Amino acid sequence: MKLATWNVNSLKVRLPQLLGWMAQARPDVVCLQETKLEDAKFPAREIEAAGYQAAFAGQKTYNGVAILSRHGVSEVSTGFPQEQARLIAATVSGTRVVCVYCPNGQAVGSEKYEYKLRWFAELREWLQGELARHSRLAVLGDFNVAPEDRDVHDPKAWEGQVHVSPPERAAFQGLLKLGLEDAFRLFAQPENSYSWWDYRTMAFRRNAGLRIDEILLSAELAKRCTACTIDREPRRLERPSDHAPVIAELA
DNA sequence: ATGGCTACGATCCGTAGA
Repeated sequence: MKLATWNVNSLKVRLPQLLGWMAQARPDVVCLQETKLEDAKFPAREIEAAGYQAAFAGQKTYNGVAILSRHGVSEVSTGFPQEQARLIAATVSGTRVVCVYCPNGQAVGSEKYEYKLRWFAELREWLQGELARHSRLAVLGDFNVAPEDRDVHDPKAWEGQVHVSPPERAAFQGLLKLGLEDAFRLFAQPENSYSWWDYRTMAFRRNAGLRIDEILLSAELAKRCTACTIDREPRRLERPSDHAPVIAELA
C-alpha cells in the first residue's frame, strides 16, 4: 500500500498536475492540503474518473483537506471541533488515515503562533483517542514544523523562527511520544532533503528548503513500512505547488 | 537574500502562505 501527502496550494490550479502525478505514481491513498475549495466546488467527478474515491472538507480561499483513495473509504471524520478546515480522517483497508494541515503560525509570538500551539495540543489529545481505537494509524500532512536542524537548509538563519522554534518542535515531538514514528527517518536519506521551497529567490534551484511535510506511523505500520521518499519532480513543473509530495510504502 | 513569488478575492492592492 502506497500512502502519499501533498500540499497542492490550490486544487483548482493544481488539478491537472495532481491527476498526472497520480497516474504515474499510482498511490493507493493521497492526502491533500490547501485545496482552497468549498465542498460544492470540489472536483469529485475528475477524481472519480481517475479511479479514486474522495472524502473532503474545504472552505473558500484558505485551508481545505481531502483524502483520495483507490479503495473504499469509511468512518470519515473531521476530528476535533475547529473553525478551519484543517483535518479529515478516514478508514481505508483497515488503516486509519488522518490528513492534517497544521497552522502556519506566521511569526513566533504572534496570535497565529499561539493558535498553532493550541491546535497541536488539541491534535495530540484527539490522536491519542484515535490510537486507542486504531493500532494501524497513519497521520499525513503539512505539519508546518521542521523537526530537526537537518530538516532546514540554513539552520543558523532559521534559528528561533516560526517552523523551527523550540515550542513548535516540542509540539511535534509530543505527537511522536504518542507512539508514532516519522516515516522519513526510518530510512537512510539523502542529505538536504526538503519538502517545501519558497517561491521567491529561486529557492528550489538553490535547494533552500524545509522538510515540513511528514508521514507519522503507529508502531504496527512502522514495522511494515519499506520506504519513505520525497518526490521532487512535481516541484520542477511549470506553475508548481511550493510543496513536494511525500510517499510511504507499506508491505 | 525574508525581498524580489503565488493564489485568492478583491480590483489596479491587501491578506496569507512558510
